[in-house]
Amino acid sequence: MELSVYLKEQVALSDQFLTEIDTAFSYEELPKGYRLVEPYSMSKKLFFVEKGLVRSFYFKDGRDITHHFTSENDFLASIDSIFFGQESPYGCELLEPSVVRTVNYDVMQQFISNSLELNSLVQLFLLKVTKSFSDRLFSIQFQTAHERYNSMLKVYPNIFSRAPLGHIASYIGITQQTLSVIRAKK
Amino acid sequence: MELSVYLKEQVALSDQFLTEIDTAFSYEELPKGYRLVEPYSMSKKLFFVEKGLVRSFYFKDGRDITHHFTSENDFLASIDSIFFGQESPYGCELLEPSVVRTVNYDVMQQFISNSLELNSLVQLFLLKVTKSFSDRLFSIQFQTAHERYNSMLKVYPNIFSRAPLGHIASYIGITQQTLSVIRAKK
DNA sequence: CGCCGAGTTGAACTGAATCAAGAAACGTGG
DNA sequence: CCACGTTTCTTGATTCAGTTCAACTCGGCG
Repeated sequence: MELSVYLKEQVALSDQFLTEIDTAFSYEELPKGYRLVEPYSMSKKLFFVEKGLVRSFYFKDGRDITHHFTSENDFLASIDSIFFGQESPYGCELLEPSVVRTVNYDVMQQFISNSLELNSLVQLFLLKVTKSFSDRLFSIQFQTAHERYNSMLKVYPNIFSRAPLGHIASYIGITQQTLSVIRAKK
Repeated sequence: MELSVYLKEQVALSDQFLTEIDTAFSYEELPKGYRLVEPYSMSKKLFFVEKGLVRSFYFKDGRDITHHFTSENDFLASIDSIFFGQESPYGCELLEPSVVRTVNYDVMQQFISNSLELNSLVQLFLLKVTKSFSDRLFSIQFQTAHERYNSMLKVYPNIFSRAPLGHIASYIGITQQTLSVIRAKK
């Protein structure tokens, strides 16, 4: 979905303002494997995924761990960099050829700091992030690997055809071997 | 710390506006065990803990699980109720006699929707919540029970003299027995 | 005194990790 | 279109951290 269409759905903005925002974002069609953000770097960019699939990840004891999947019609940004002004361990890469809209958050901040509507959009974004963390915490704390696998299927029904098993396994907090076993017996 | 002092530290507001906000909050000294919010209810109240310790909790398979500890100088609210307008499984109770300031969020919303400064305060609150969830997810996913115990000691140095063992155990995602064993050997 | 909730300790059990090895799928160049 | 190397996926044996269940200790209080 196009950014402008998405914004129109989410928040009430004048057409003129909407266009202004829309043109502030660049438009790029990028190949599979492309790195939007390098791990352990500072990136104040705000991304909107119009098409495709993005994975954010980090390294823990040399292992590559999936932190989040971002698919169509969602924003993506480094909270550490933008809100806390510090380097972020999370990198972002495309798992599919994708269409990505990008803007520097400083530019966006100009718009936001003059608009209560955009402020509520930021709030909404943060609430979604919070909710997603909260759900995953619950999931890791109380669900078995098998239950988490089922939850994953519900939230991302076709993820298994879009991302390699190892990336999915680390996202739900298990090893690739365990995920393979779980998937087999069902 | 008093609410008004805290607010002054966090965000730039005129003295008049500050007073207006401050008087909107009630002031209550409440006894240990007092329930600020019942589990599985809807509460649009925003609390600020000036003194004492609050525990939010929920039930999972009949067990009482600690969701969060809120101590001095922090806000507390039901995200489910306020932002998603739905009943929340989380209840809140006082672990110590506490001083609590309370306001209905609808009233607060009046202030917020006219103030970009307060909007940024809401953002800050949500960011802190997000960060705390993110840290705990990492903790549960990668740290052993023993490491989580150590982290707990760092974040809440005196929690063991303020809250019963079982409440702390469920917060860090282990059983009371395991926590007891961990604490013994060190 | 004796009860009661909170904390401790120990034995048996278990879900998932680790280690290791092989099978399948994938893509790139000849 | 096939051959070869690389990545991805599967399967099995072993190990371990933490749970469960159950009994026991301790301090406070009616």
